[in-house]
This record gives sequence, structure tokens and C-alpha cells, in this order.
Amino acid sequence: MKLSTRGRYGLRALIDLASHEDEGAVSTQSIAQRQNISESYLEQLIRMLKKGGLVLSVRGAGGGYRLAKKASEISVGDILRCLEGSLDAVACPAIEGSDCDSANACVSKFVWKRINDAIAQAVDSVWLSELVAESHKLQTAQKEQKEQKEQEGRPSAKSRDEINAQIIREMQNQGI
Amino acid sequence: MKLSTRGRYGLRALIDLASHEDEGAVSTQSIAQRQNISESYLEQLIRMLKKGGLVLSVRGAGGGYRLAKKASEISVGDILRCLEGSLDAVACPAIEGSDCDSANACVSKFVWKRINDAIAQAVDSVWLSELVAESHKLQTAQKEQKEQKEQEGRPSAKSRDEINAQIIREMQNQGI
DNA sequence: GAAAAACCGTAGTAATTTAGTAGACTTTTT
DNA sequence: AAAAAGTCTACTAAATTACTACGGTTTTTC
Ligand code: FES
Ligand code: FES
Repeated sequence: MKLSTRGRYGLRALIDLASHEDEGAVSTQSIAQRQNISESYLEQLIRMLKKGGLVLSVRGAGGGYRLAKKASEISVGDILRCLEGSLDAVACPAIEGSDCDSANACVSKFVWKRINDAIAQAVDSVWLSELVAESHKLQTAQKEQKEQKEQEGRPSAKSRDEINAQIIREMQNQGI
Repeated sequence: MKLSTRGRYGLRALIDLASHEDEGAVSTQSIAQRQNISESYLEQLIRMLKKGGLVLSVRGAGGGYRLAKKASEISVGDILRCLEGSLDAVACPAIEGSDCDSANACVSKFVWKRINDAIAQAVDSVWLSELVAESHKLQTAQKEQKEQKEQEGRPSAKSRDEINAQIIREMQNQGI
């Protein structure tokens, strides 16, 4: 019941890519460095995203990758499904075809359907652009905090954890 | 991102057990037969459920297992977590502790939190008793259908798939 | 036009997890 | 006493994961 590194690394990589797209095509090397992911492994993941039509490549020196669509048109579900395959927690035959055990009236499928639907709803309602925006907000907050800290010459009262908690609260208020 | 056989078999087994509890303690053998699960493997699963306090055992000839609580007090989440461990799709350190990569403001954690919450909500809002009731309804419907079929002497117009689809529709209307 | 940067693709592999199986043992009822 | 049933541990084959290695091809830049 775990998401593999493919999905986890892949999402982080795409957020990184989207955040640096204004500087031109983004190389796998630069993403791997910033995100601390094995370069060769990341290449594989990004190639999967290319096959899935989420990014396109620019070959040759100075090349790299860029988004194939606007960040506001790419959902987290698109990304994860591209890397992990189906996100269904249970691939129950009955949702499409026949029961797991034809001798019995199998009721579990109702549960699997609910779980699958809940996951789908969760990932299909968050867009890459939202995450990029949040990331930018977070980084700005951290920068300001750092400057303030340097001015004061001592640790700030507001820890990063508190700032994170605040942003989580904001997201919750928005129903995100 | 898949639930293993532990969770899938375990839930089916508990539904089976709950359905036959009125006949006294239920043996793993009888469950294994009805549900077509390896008996030895099922024993392990049921022992996990015992350790988790969901069932209790009756030793000796004529013994077996019974529910430790009322079926209406056991949620699907209780069962699955007992067998699969945490149901979180991502065990992100930031939800409890520090970031995956302290150099960066990691935003993925907001997504992981949403997915984890959605799964939890889905499994913690379905109770074993509901599934047992549904199972009973399904079986009754099948029985009636079979009798009707025999009276008519030819295949009924309404296939089991159609009946299942109808029940799914009913559940959806109820928000289940 | 050569070198370098970057994408492309396949193959292999160590570690881990999964899905069981086997077998010996204990407890209780009939 | 015999049989039914739970208890426990250990082993294993298969699958999956998370990489690594390496040999390309394409395109740019100097
Ligand atoms: S029919 Fe899918 S689990 Fe039973
Ligand atoms: S902090 Fe959890 S994925 Fe980045």
C-alpha cells in the first residue's frame, strides 16, 4: 500500500522542472542535483513522463526537458499514474468483470471501489501549478525568515515547522 | 500502490466469519473452503487479527474464532491496518518530522497528506456490519433469482451483473 | 568539424517484499 | 484416547523495486 520512489521522485522532479522552466529547457542533471536523486534513475522516470505526454525533450547541448502542457493542466494524478501505472489499491475483477469467487456474493468490491475512488479524487484535484505556487511561497517565506534571522543575530522565534503548519492550515481552509 | 493479499483475503475472511457467527465459533478450515484461500496462510492472517484484538479464539474440537467486538464496531480500516500496517501511501518524514531534503522547501508532502487522509476517510467510514448486511442482501437476491430461473425453465433476463450494478447504484445513492 | 552536452534505451542486479508451504506442537472437546 | 482445532516458527520461490552500467544518437557550441 505504498507509493514507490518512482512516484515520489517523479512528482518532486516535475515540481522542480516546472519551477525552473522560465530559464529554458531544464536538464536532468540540474534536477538530479537540486533534488538529490540519482541522475540515471531520474532519466528513466522523465522518459516515462515523456512517453505519457507530460513533458517534451529538447535534444543537444543546452537542451533538456520542458512541460508539454501548462502546469495548470497537469494533475498530480496524471503524473503518478504515468509513473506508477494504475493507482487503484485493489485491481478487483468485479469492478469490470466477474467476481473473485463466483460461488460467493463478494461484497469486498464495494470497499475497493470506495478506496480507489477516494485516491483518484485526491490526486486528480491537485494541479502541478498549485504545488509550484506553494513551493514559491514557501521559499520566499524561508528567505525572509533567514534575512530576519541574520538581522536579529539570533534564532527567530518562528521555526520553519511553524510556517509549514500555517501553510497547511491555509490549504485546509481552502479545502485543498 | 497495491493492497496485498493479506488485506484482501483478510477482509473477505472477516466478512465470512461475521456472517457465520450465529452458528458458533467459525473454524479457519470452513472459511478457507468457502473463500477458497490457503488454510495455512489464512491461519496466519487470522492470528494477526487476534493479536490486533479484532477476533478471539476458542480452542479445541468444535472451536474456531469469533468476533471480539460487535461487527458494527469494527471498521474496514481497523481490519486492513491490522493486516497491512499503516495504510499511508507515503510515509513522508515531514508529516511528523523533518523534510525529505532540508535544502529545499518540499511541497510534495501536502499531496501525500491529502492522499493519506483520503484513504483513511474511505476505510474508516465502512463498518463490517454494513458489509455483512450487503452480503446477505446479495445472496438473497441471487437465491430468488435462481428460483425464478428454475420456475421459468430458461435463463432469466436479469443477469447477476445487472443485479450487482443495481446494488452499486443503490450504494452510490446512499453516498456509500 | 570536433567536442561536449544532453537525450535514449536496454540489460543486469542486489535488496526487499510477498505469498505462500511445511511441520511440529498445544489445547480442548467428544 | 482420538480427533479437531488453534499456535508458532522457519523456510522458500516468485515478484517487485531501486537502482547502476554502458553503449548509443542527436544537436549545439566553439
Ligand atoms: S470480486 Fe473483487 S474482491 Fe471479490
Ligand atoms: S518532505 Fe516528505 S516528500 Fe519531501
